[in-house]
Amino acid sequence: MKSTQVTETSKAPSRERLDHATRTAQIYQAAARVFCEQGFGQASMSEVAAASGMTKAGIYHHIGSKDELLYGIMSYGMDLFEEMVYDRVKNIPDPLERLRATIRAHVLLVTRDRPKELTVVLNETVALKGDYLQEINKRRRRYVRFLERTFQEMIDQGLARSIDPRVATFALAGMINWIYQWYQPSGRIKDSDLAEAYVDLFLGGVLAGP
Amino acid sequence: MKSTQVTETSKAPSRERLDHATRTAQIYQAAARVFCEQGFGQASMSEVAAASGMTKAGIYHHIGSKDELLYGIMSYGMDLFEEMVYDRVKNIPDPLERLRATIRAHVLLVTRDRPKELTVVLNETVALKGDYLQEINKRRRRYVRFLERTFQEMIDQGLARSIDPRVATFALAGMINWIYQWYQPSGRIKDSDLAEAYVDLFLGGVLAGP
Amino acid sequence: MKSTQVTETSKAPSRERLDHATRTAQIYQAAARVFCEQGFGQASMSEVAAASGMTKAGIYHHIGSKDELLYGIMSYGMDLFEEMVYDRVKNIPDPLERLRATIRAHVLLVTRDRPKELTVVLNETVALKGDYLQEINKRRRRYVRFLERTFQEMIDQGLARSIDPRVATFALAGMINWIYQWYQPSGRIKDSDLAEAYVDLFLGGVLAGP
Amino acid sequence: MKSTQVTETSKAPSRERLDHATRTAQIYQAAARVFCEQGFGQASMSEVAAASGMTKAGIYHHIGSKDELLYGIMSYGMDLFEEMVYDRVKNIPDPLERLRATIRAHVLLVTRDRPKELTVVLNETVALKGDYLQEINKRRRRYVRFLERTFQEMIDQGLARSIDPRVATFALAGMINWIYQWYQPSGRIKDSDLAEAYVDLFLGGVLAGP
DNA sequence: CATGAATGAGTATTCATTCAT
DNA sequence: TATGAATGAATACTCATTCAT
Repeated sequence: MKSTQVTETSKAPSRERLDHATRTAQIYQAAARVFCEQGFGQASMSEVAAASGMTKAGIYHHIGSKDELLYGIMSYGMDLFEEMVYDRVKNIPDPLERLRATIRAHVLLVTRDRPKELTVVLNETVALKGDYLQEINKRRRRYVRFLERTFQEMIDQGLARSIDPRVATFALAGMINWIYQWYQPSGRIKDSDLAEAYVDLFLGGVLAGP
Repeated sequence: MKSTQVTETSKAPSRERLDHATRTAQIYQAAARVFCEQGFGQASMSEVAAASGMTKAGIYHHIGSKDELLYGIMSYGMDLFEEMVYDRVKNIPDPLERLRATIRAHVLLVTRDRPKELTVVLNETVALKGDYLQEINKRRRRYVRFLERTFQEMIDQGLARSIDPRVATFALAGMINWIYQWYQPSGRIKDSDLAEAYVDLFLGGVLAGP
Repeated sequence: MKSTQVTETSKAPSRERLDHATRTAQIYQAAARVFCEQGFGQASMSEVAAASGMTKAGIYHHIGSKDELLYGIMSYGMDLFEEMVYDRVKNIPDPLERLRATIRAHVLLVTRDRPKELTVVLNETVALKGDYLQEINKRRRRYVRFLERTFQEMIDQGLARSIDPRVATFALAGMINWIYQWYQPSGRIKDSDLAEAYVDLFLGGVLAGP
Repeated sequence: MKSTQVTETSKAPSRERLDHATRTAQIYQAAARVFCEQGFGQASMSEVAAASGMTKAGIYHHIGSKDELLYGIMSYGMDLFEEMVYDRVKNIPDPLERLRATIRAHVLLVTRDRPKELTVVLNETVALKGDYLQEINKRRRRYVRFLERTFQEMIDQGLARSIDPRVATFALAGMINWIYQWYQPSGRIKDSDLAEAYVDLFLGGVLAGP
């Protein structure tokens, strides 16, 4: 991508030799794509391997198991979410401003970057087992609590109606998480417009003013 | 279903002999449960058979294939949805009243009846292939168009702000479809309260009035 | 084998359909042969399947796993040993007579019946894991204690020199268990002669009398 | 082997650089340990590598293949046996004295040195293939013939009863080779006592004198 | 000499499905 | 209608081994 004036250490054989981190990243990306398109249970490791441009045996130098791969993808999805959304808004003092920023950041993450990893988090929770599931759920709960707290603060400061914070939290989460099910970046609706529309809709509702 | 006044043809051993329709229904219910809990790709036909109280070979007298079974479940899920929601509200003349009734009916279907079949519709779309997928999507699109039309009517009649009907449609669908991911019928929130809260929230937003 | 004037219920297709017990027995016998010839670790389930005249998948209707198969074979080997040796001699009152009978029975079992299962017990202990290993070892120890007791009784009654019963036990066991490593039933030495020679040798030693 | 008076070529980092012979010896010892504990078929080259403190690829600088490694271990086991037993007793003129010395040396080798390589010889013969098997068997047969000859000489000189030399040979071999299956050097029985007990038992039998 | 990466062939096991009974 | 047995194809994963560096 970047115009690399690379020094390219010596040779360049047809089959390039990449380091562990790069290869692993390749596999994770390919797997996220495959799991996203077919579903974890429908996808085979052969397909993941093919999508990674490696052999089945080869990918096992970089990953431990299919389950671990799923967890790794989800964990990375949560990393992305926290980096792009949660970490950027969690310290905004005003709860209303915080909520607006959260909706905008979350919608834009889903519409603009469309990280497959996040889709996997939403779709394949049922496929995750044991400690892996615990770990992901822990992070999801942290975000839920963050939203609940935000709504409570808004209510306490007279900024929001006396709604149930839990209901509001999941209503909002549902609205946004559903986006990847229908939104087409190439379509009529611009991502930034969607973000604003969601802020508007969630804060003000659909009804016309009095 | 059929009014069988038959008093059990001939002998009636401990292992009761059920008619085809009943057996098939049993299998579909068991399969919906299994697909719901484990995911379609993770579930095996052995598990479906076990959950149906039959042998693996036995269930193939009633179903054609695993894929067809999935489609049958989803189709029944759509039947339920249409019977309990769409058919009951589609002819309400006033669009605002129609929207209110839709939200209430949909939320109550998800919270009160909690049909596994509907969860499968939402979770396993990616596992559905070919014509089966087309068929289900056709029915989903019909409902989407219905909602879009309703929002457009509301806007035209000055009942709703000039929001994008498509955005409103998917925002609402997301809010409601997400419920089965977190709502516990045994929990603090009553289903009828949730329905009213959703109506309230979606129509009026979270912000406090002026 | 036996001239069966069987009524042979109706048809006799090329591919005969056998009941579970028979098939399972076939698999166990074939597997014992294969494990014996190649060693457990070297043998593949494909080879076991081929030797059983079934497909790989087919044998899994009758066995649970390769490990379980190994245990089953060993367990049957121990059954055979106990039925043919231990159970027949354990209640003989005179310890000398008991020892003689034990040596004869054990040698004849190894030379005449040559059960592959017993060979597997001796060769593949290292391949057995967990509870399976415990179970087999428990039965081996019972036999060891039986021999030790027998030697102790002989010593107490002045029938044997004051040797260490444990040493005598393992010396005898080694002598006999080693037979399957070299003895050829088609060879010069008759099985009954070997049994007598072993009784003679173990009781009287190799040295010429005074 | 080669008289290396080299005082460590150049720098000497924490990871000491060992010469080929030493490394090879390390691998053989580690492999003998692993094959002994797990069995050849159950052991993987990864485990051998790990036990050698090297990488999988690394050990292939010193060995040719897993099969060759097995043969090498067995061959070394036979070297040990011949050096410690066969070579030391083969020229003793008196056959009785020769037999006594053989039993003592063999028992002590098994109880005192406990060379894993010898255990591998006894346990993994079935895993050995082709020429490798021929080679090891040739050396085993030489020892068998030596024992047979010794017994024959004893009989000819009136020192032994008229037993079958072949039977006596394998009875003795079994007695001794079985030791590694049960003998614990840390246990109650001293190795030198066991050697004497075996001499005594095999020569004189268990029965009390007349 | 040593290694991380890679692989083709193979591992045990499970799959959805069929069929004779 | 029901089933135990059977299977070909696929499953996730491991193997011994090679090779560029």
